Amino acid sequence: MQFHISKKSKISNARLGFLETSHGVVQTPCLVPVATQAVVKTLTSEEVLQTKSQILIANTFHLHLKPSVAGRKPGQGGEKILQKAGGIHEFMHWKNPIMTDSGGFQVFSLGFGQDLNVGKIINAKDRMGSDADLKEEIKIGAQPKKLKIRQDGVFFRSPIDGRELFIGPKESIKIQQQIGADIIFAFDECTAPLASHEYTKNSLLKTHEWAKVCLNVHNASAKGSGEPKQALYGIVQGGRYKDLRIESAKFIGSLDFDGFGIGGEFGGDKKTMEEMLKWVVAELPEKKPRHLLGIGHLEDIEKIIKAGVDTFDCTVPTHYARRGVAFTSEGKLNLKQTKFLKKREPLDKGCVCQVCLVYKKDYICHLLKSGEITALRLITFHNLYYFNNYIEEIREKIKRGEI
RNA sequence: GCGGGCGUAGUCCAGCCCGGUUCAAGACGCCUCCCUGUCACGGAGGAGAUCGUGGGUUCAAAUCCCAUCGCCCGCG
Repeated sequence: MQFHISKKSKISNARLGFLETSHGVVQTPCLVPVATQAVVKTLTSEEVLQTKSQILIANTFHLHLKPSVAGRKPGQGGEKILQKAGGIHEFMHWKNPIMTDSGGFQVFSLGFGQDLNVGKIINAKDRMGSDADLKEEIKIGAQPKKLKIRQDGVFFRSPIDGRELFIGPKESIKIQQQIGADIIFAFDECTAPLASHEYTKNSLLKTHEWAKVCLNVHNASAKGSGEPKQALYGIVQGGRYKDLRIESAKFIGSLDFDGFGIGGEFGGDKKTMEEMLKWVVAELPEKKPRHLLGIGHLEDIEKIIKAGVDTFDCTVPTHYARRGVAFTSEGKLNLKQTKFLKKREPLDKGCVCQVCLVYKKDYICHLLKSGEITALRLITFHNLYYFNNYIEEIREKIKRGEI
């Protein structure tokens, strides 16, 4: 993979570039729609292509568990099936670039995230907690209920059948090699927003050790094979602690990765996120691509691009779609609201996506209220197009020197 | 005509047999909000019935009694 920067903004850290992979070129900055289980939920790969999506991100942990064959032996996870199918591109019939997340987020989402019932971002109020004891800080040495985080990796419990499975840096990279995405990520621990400074620092050291192991495994196996080399991104952690963010960015940035992911939380409010992104980006090598993991509400996008982010994945457009929420120039619309039954107009007046050209709010509202899955498909399609189009306009603005 | 059953929020229905600190529960629907490296059919709140109608017993009735209206099932 090669990354080229075609223009750098003079008024922000934004930059225009393109990622060249063996499956095509990605114009950056861009959104990476989430295809956890080798599918953008509700859409076919052909439809996803029509939403102006350029690159997708699938998930190592989920694809390791599924596809699964009953009675399989340890080490024969879903990646084997993908490999036999000719890799994930063939498997899901998406001929364009793909990333895989390492499973590091599942250390959080299936661990403290589940225990404390929090997402990776919480606002100041929730951090304080209405129930003081519910929102306690995670102290050093604490372990999530369902998994064991060790020096060399993590013992998970399969959310599907409860069986124990171990994934560490070595395992994650091997699985990702078999899945065969163009860009893969180092295995990390995404820390919870409630993690204390001490816990986060300790976790960081582990994530840094894992980063080195990932690089070694990656480099060792790349030598022999004639296949196009995958790009490997390291991941910066450090939670909402500025000193740890800088320490992590310096360390991960010094390693020979092809690009860098920025993970975890950045403090509850959007301004803090912007600030911290600047600190991290300042420490990362200028010429390598930066991927912000799991961020991308519409209102965040311009900010993170201005902070110097090249790519970012986010479930928001697709996840909200499945809750009946469409993103439009009027803001978020909850299409389940009965008032939309009276609106004979497209989701967004200015949108020229295939959904908006044909379907109207009243019909989509009816489908939602009737529990018809086509509603979720239509909104997913529109949201992805709307986001991708929005970001395309930002690229144009960068080109014109407006951002 | 006789015998039996039922009548509680928009809908379905719990409570009635052992009447009062549950004058009303739940589900669906409705309304509002929440979802940021994803879990379509999820989470958190909220509005909404004075218990068919009239009368009686009682300190107190959705809960007991009488009448009446409506619906349903048997038998004629």
